[in-house]
Amino acid sequence: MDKIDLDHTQPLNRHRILQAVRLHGPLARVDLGGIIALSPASISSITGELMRDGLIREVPGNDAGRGRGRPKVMIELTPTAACMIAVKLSINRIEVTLGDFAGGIGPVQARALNTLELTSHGLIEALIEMIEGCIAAIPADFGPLTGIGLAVQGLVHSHETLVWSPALAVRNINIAAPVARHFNLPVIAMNDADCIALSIRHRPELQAVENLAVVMLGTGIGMGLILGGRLHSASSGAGAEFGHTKYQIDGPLCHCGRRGCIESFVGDYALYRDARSMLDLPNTDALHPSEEQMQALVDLAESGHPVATSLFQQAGRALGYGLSNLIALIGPDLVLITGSGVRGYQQMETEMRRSLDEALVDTLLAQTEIRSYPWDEDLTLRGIVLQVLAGGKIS
Amino acid sequence: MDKIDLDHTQPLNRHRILQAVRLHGPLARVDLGGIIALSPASISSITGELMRDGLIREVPGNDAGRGRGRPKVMIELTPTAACMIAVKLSINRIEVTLGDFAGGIGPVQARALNTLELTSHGLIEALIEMIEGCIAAIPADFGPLTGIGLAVQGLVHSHETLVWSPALAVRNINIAAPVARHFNLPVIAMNDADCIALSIRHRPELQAVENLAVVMLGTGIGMGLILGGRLHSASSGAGAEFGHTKYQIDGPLCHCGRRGCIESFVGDYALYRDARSMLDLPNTDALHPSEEQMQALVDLAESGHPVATSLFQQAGRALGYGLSNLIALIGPDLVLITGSGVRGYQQMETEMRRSLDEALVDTLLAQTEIRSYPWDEDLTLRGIVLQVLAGGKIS
DNA sequence: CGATTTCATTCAATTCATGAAATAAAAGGG
DNA sequence: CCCTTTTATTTCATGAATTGAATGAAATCG
Repeated sequence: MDKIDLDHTQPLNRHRILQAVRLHGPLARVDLGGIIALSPASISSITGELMRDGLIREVPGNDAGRGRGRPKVMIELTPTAACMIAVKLSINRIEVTLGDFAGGIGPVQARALNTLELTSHGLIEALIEMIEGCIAAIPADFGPLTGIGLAVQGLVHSHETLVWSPALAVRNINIAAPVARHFNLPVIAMNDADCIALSIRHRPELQAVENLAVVMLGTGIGMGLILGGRLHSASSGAGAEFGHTKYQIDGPLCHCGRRGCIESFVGDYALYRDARSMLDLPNTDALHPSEEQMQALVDLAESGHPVATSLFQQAGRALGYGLSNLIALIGPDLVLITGSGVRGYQQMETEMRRSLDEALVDTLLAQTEIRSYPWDEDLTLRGIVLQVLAGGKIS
Repeated sequence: MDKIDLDHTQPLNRHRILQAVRLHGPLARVDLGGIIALSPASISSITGELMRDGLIREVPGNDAGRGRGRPKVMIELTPTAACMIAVKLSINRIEVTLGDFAGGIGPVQARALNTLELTSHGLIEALIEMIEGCIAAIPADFGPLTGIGLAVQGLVHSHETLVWSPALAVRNINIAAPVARHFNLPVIAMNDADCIALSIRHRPELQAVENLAVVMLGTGIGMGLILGGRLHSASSGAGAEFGHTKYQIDGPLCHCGRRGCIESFVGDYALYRDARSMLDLPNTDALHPSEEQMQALVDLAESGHPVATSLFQQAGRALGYGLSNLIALIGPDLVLITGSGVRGYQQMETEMRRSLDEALVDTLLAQTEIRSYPWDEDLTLRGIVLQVLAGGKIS
């Protein structure tokens, strides 16, 4: 596997075929034709090239046996055809892993460090160091390294400038260019919530959803938006700051320095802060209650403790009102609630739906489905891998 | 002009060239090449066909004379190459006009009727009757009639079903299909606010704005969204109900039956209702204060009358908070405030901006420009014409 | 085993965009 | 007034990409 020609992945239909195979898993050529509206002849011709280049391969394990006629030959991406580095930067933590050509990821290497004390130079150095470690560990059977993706908390501009991040004290640093120069590879930076949204929308059953909002509950409240089938990143990289839409104009002070944000009612730190003031709970780092502390709070509510219950009800109301604004403005087909904070979703749901009924006319409400989405694994790294594979361009 | 071949307007680059000429006015072939990234040879070939088909023509009035070299030959669309009917349905009023191939419109014929009393059958009949009148009046030199566009107040689904409209008592009527059957023409229905947004974004100076929100103040508050350069219509047709996002959860009752909507602070009827309760104003049809009444209210505020002034200030605050949610969620590059209600914009602006400062962190706020946009003519009909020309598909 | 069905490939034909070269139409300079 | 320069447009041969039609391949069914 030496002469892989990844430069010619540009021609439109080659790329579309690769994306389709990546999305819809192992797939016969006929079905490919159906998906991207191309004649069998073209499919045959292009898959022929791709196979010669080693980018795709026929699946050994034939399954769709039943039925008459010549059996389908399933094709899939060769995971090792190429690889890329995926990096996740969050508060006090950098993670890095190897992404393969099929969109999968390898083992994650993590490093704890005090990100708030980093200079912009120090940040770049830390990133480069982690990436070099990951590159050194690339198994020998992998094809060329084609790019690097950076998933970061905060506002990203033009896929390269980190305008602002809660993880950093510095602002407006171009995190893509220096890394690109150092490795001589294309580098793309993206908001972490957008990565997660991309990753979720990648699931086959969600492919048809044109307008999707993924709301992430946790310490903060984030959102990723897929609009018209494409990731919506305002050209500024701002946007999707769902957590900072308003619930009560004169409400409590939020992280962001403003008042009454949804986040200051629904975020973990808000729930724990209020719980602590009313219950007898340990006074730890108020900004980042631990998973155990939060789970304990949920358990309390589930066991019927009135104070804990009412906290989640209040959060549910705030969330419902926030969603009502989202629905009135965008009218997504589907809203998925996920993030570590879904642990409390059942406790919030009733009040959330009551708020929605209260705030929205039926005609609007009926157009949008709202449900929770399990939070098993962190989808951020998977999302940035998909973005790099999609060719940097938002698609 | 008899053998116009409009069926072959589909091939991608033909269509792109026509759209580019429509957007950027009279234009030389060289410049066209620059705009849509096509070689001079291709431009020449395609414009040749289009000219032969009579869709475009060379501009007689040559202007760009100055400079060396062969002078540019400007081309423009032949307005009479084709035409379409544009219809606007609003409360108690139907308007209809002829749209030409260049995107212009002819004289508007209007008819007043009690729309709320119409059955779905009666509505269709009224529409067809108006359209027939318009068709009968098409000047002889026009090319074929290629389609019909319906701009309606309310929620439109799949470009054909009017899910709900404030103008009607009936719901869920397919207004496109029966009209299409009757005239044997493609018919497309669209929300009126979306039409206006499309129409505004059509201006040359706004072509580059990728994410644009157009907020329309008036009796009600509407919004049209251009996201990623394309009109955002939630697949449901809901969405962009900016007027019904929330300002005060327990605020006054809105038209829509819910409480605290922006519209119930900023809408004409809200301003006039509050003004009437505090000032000595005539008690007319509370739902639809007249233009004169509203202008009088603005004049009062401009002359410094404290009660009137404070009304607009309150409206400004509500508007500001509404916009802060919009910006946090979508992060548009530009927000334009327009509609008949801009007459009071100056009175609202200070408080509006104060609210924005109060509600949003600077980093977010700095990404979005907000300004007013003059409301000279009704752009709805122009918008639906553009949509029909764009081929029905949202682009 | 042959008929039928479904999947995949081959090949010639067609369409479409393009680079290079030619042509067109002006200004400027002697 | 003619020749050169400059810019715009067209012509033409070439090449790339997609496709319809025909063919081949691999299974099931009776």
